[in-house]
Amino acid sequence: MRMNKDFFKKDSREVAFALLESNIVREVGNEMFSLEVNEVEIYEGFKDKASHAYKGKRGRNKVMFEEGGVLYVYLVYGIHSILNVVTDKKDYPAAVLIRGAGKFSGPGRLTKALGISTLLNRKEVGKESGLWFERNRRAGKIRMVPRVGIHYAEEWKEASLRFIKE
DNA sequence: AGTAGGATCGCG
DNA sequence: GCGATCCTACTG
Repeated sequence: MRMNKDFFKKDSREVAFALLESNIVREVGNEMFSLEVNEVEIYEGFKDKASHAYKGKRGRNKVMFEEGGVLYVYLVYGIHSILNVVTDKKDYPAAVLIRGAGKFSGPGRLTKALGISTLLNRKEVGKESGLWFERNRRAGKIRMVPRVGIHYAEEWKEASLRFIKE
């Protein structure tokens, strides 16, 4: 079943697990993709040095402070669009990064395959944006390991906030 | 206006 | 393990 915007107004861990029990569905033009989400990462709160929100609300990270259920899509390395779903309540910065789905591994390759760009930034999950999630199975076993590409994050490098479906 | 650095990728 | 790559956000 499709998860509506309200579903995401809760703790990011809960959302992360739910996403691993879901398909990401992308509808663009007359094309439709539905892929099993198999890898996510959490960026949450004011203390997480890996999070864009660590230094406070500004610039691109504004979206992370919105109420759960909107998309946070930004560009890294000038090339790759990275897809996150904002979670939790208003004014509390939190998001789940979608790293892999179906056969696509790596957040940049996934967004490329699904035609996801920064145009989707701040849009709500749902039919209208052409991007939503459908919970359709039990997650099974999940491995929790440190996140990727955050060498600058000091002690937060070690936090097991990357969830991989086995 | 200039610049440093990056929630990656792909090749070794 | 490391270099390419180029946009963005921050600085001055």
